[in-house]
Amino acid sequence: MSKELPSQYDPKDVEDRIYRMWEQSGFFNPDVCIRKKVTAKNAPVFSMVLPPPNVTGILHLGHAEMLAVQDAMVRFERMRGKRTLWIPGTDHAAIATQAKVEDTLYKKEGKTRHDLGRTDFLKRVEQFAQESHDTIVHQVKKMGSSLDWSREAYTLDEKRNLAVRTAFKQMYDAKLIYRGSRIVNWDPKLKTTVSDDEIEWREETVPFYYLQYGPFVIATARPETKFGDKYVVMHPNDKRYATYAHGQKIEIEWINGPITATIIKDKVIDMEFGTGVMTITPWHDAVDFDIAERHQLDKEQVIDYDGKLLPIAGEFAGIHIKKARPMIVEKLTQKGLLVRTDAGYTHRIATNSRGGGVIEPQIKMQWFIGVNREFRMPHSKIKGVKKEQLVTLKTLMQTAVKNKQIEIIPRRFDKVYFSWINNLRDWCISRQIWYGHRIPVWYCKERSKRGKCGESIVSITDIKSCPHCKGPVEQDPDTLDTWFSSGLWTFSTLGWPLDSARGKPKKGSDLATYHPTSVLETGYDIIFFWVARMILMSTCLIGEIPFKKVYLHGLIRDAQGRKMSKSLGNIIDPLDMIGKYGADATRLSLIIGAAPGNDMKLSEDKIRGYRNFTNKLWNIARFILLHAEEKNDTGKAKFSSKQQKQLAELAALVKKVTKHMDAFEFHHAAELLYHYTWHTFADKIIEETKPHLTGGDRGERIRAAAFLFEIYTTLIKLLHPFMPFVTEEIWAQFPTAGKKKKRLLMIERWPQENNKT
RNA sequence: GGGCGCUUAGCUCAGUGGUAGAGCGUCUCGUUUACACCGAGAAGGCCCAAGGUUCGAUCCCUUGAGCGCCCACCA
Repeated sequence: MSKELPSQYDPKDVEDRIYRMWEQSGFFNPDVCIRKKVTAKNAPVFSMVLPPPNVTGILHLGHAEMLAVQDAMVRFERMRGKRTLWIPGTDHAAIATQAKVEDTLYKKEGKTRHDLGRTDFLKRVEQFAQESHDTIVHQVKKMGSSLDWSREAYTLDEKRNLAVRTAFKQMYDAKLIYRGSRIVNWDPKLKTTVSDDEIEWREETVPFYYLQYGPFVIATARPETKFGDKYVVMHPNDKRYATYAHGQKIEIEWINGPITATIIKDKVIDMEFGTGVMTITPWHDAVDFDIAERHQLDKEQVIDYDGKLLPIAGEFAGIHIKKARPMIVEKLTQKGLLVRTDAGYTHRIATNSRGGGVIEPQIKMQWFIGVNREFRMPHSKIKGVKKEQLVTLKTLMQTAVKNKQIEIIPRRFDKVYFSWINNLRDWCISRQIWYGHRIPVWYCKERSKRGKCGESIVSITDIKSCPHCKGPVEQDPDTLDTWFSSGLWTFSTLGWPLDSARGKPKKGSDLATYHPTSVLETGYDIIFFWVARMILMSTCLIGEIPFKKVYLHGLIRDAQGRKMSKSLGNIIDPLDMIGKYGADATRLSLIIGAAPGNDMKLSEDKIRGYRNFTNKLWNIARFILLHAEEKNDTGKAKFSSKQQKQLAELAALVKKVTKHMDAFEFHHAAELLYHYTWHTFADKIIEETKPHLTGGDRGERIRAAAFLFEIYTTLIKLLHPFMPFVTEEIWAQFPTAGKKKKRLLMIERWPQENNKT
């Protein structure tokens, strides 16, 4: 049989076949493992969710990395006999997906979403999402990921919708979700709000204008916002302006004529900066908004939601701010209000990172999650938080990590996490786009006999009429931030809320068995978006941490060290690499050399190197199989003292590798195995053993063959989590010992450290 | 303005309180029946700088330099 094996391992021939075999075996599903007695019923649990890739396109190497690492973890734990569950899924990525479809629609058909209407447009998005989903699933399988596909979820499917509505209602009833008019990040291009975390800052050099504002000189980079400025703010301790009193009114000449300005004294003003005086535009600037709130000042909208000036701008009304700016500067110059201009002023402008435009702060009625609002925990399994205790979402998030119930690896990211929480403002969760979970709120349109009813009703199920006055209702047109549903992921995928009753998971349900999940493995770039929000949602809604450990991997960068991203267009399709070098080589190249939390540049050369290793492993197998017949008729071989010593070294290797795996040092584990396999086993042990395989007496030959077989069998098992395809294929070629029907390598037992395999 | 990371062989990067490692690349040799996607061997590094702790530091501490990232309301 061994002679039939080609001298070069061709992954193309085997990978798809092996994956089908795994899938058909059902062993990706822990229930099947228990039913077929592969796993003990009461075995320890290992569970993990796959960070759901966005259905915006194809996978990149960053995804490939997380798949390689996570699958290694999962296969390792499964081989150790744990009840192992890894849940697949995809994310609807509301804004990004909608933006992409809108873009295509406009480019290909010259239409906007409004031309199609909400229903038809959503059909397009869903179709796109479906295709994208299929591509992604195909790619995930190509990587060899041992995910339980029977439990696959989508952030926007029906079950998750129920979870979202339930979460919304629960948080609304606890007064954590509220509707309010506050300053938000408005994207005039996509016509939606976005959260603070979705903003990407871009540096821009623009002229900086110094304007005469009555007796003061104020500076601005955005003269187009200044129409509404009727407050002038300075520090209370600034001696230069000691003669002015807080609340004092002065008459000044401004862009469109004389106005009355009011003096405001506030400590946020930096006396050192510029003239130490500024005017404020509360409707279009977060800092100004805060000042206005503190002193109860008027707020006026200057720019509309399309980015055009409103009537307050007088002659400039209706003009887009981009066009209006030079015109306004021109007018200010003519009126003699422009004191001087700094040409090279760099400041940061906010853009929507989800492929949108330049952010314009606006005051809008939106839905928020109040992160500082106190509420009573209905029940809690969180260390340091008791039932009925008064908490806020911020304190919950802090407590879970502070008390080490959740451990972040590497630890330095603790700081990042805490500082994010400290600076966290209320989370704006409503979006004005169409793709996403509809906000489960209905507004009564009826005026009852006694006057307006106008109730807002939050409901888990759709409602047709107002429960108070029976009048007609209309649903809130907005959708929810994607991360609202992603935040529920660890428990919405495990059956919440159906599998829980009165705050407790039903006995024997997935929720009871697999939550909290063991580990969350993801890139450090989404700590805020996702990791923190999962902690928020899970602790708040089910009184439980979502995961015990967070393992953060670094980012894969391109050859120039740039982040790989859709917008940069420098994405490398892992499928190309798999096609050229095989999934095992691709996986190994993403694990070795990647220290936790550190970025890695990946070159094709590296992948090729590990392709060579795959081939080496294959040829070692061929060699050993050449002599396998010798081994077959042996009973217990007695190994020489040297062989025993080498087996002891192997046992030490097993121990080290296991230790590294437990410590999330996969790069160490894999590198050790690589090195041992090639430079110890192949280069030294096999070479030393060769003479004994051909020469000597029969007993010596049998012993030599058995010896190599012994080591190799162990190695194949140790390597399986990292390179599952080639090891499984080799395993299948091995002669079965005795009459036992051979099982798949993926469910073989992980080698024990103290006895020989 | 805060915080974090990085600086190790030509390139990309691991790593350790005690003569320095991997992949790729370079050079020499090798038509041995597992593998040329190979083997044997070689060259190549004041482990960013300065100070400190130590019997001993690339590793720990301090300071500095360069690069990068994240956060932050300097109009």
